[in-house]
Amino acid sequence: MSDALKLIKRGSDEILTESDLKKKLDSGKKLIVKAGFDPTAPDLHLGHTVLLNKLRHFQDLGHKVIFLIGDFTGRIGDPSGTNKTRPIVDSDSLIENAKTYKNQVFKILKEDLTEVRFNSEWCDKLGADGLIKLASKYNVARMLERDDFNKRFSSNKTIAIHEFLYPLVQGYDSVALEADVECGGTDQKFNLLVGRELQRDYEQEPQVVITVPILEGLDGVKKMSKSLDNYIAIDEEPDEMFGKIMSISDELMWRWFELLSFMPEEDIAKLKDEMKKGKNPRDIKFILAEELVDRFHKEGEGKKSKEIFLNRFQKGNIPDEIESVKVDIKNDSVLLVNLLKDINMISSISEGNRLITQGGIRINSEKVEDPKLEVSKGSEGIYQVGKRKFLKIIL
RNA sequence: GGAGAGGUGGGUGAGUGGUUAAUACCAGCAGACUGUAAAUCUGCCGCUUCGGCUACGUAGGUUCGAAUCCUACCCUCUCCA
Repeated sequence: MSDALKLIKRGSDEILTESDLKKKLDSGKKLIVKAGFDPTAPDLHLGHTVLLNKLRHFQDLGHKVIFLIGDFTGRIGDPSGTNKTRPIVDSDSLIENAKTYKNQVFKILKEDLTEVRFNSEWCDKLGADGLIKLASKYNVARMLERDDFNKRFSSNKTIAIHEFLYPLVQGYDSVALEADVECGGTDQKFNLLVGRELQRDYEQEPQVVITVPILEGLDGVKKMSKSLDNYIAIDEEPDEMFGKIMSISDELMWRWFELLSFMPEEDIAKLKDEMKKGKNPRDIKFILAEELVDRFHKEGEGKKSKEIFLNRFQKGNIPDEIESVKVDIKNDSVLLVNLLKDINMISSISEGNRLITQGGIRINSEKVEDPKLEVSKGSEGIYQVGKRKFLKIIL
């Protein structure tokens, strides 16, 4: 097997078809590799990076990546949400989102080998005529082969007609771009394959479809996504990122190693072995957390975060650097809970009272016992809510 | 067009006139413990000036009292045409 093929295969779920890929890689042509992204969620997270890493592999081989923002597709609606109409993204925020994407995505992709495009560019021109023509190229029976449509159909759940357009348009994107390869999550397999069919119809060489596994989120069960709030954004603060990685279960850790780490597979196997022999899984998780923090921040940030983590959670110390705010109050003193609510350290007074009875609020490391405690003007102190929220408040 | 089922707290989902701010599970939060913000255990989990106030699709009504009964409307689903 060629090194190129080996690189592409690592971490991929399926390659359709491998022989096509081999042919394309061997052709010596600079390939066009396409991947689609949602226009509404500019916050890239670790889950996206599984795919981005794959794209990067192609770039390392000298191929061109098209980072396609599906602004048109976003407009037709989301096949996976049954009755939530997707907010229409106006062109202003679209440009904003694209900018955010760019800032984040080049932490992984090479700028000179990446082109950012919007599919409205060619879809808008399609018009009703074009859409009808496009729609005629596929049929309902084949659409229903798609797993989630199939499930919804057989359990009598709604499938709106326009949802059928989604895969078609996505496939048409491949035609418009003359894509050689399209990468996506395993849940995209069907859509990606439609691209192949359509390209054939338009007398193009069908793209190779590469699917990558879907990364489970912090809960370890559901896929990582912003809406489930089980994600780690790639531009998250180093400490925050480190901590969140440490919070995943020991079991999930291996999955993340597999999908996110660049460590050679043999080394990962070795770590597994060490854990079996009694090594503390925490220390292995440290390795993962350090690698990832380093990747998305500066080299060395991982190590720093680790020290902060150890200091704070193992020794129970207060962090070295704490943000401070100055709060003006009208009277000579305020009720603690009111103060905390005003600066959004807690979301309601009830929550504050609850936290106090549970011993979750501290001032200067001293547990607050009295829910009616007042703090007076001119004082300053380090306020702590739970284990993670710290703020220096000057009154 | 006709017949029927249903809409409950972040999610799933009980409850069919009165200790029901509403069972249970999940998520979330806090505490304990630890080997980590793993696991496990315990507690909490609408808001509040602690008098109350607002909540079970929406708007009315019946009643001493309703998520529970009635009326209208909106929405979802099923079957028939």
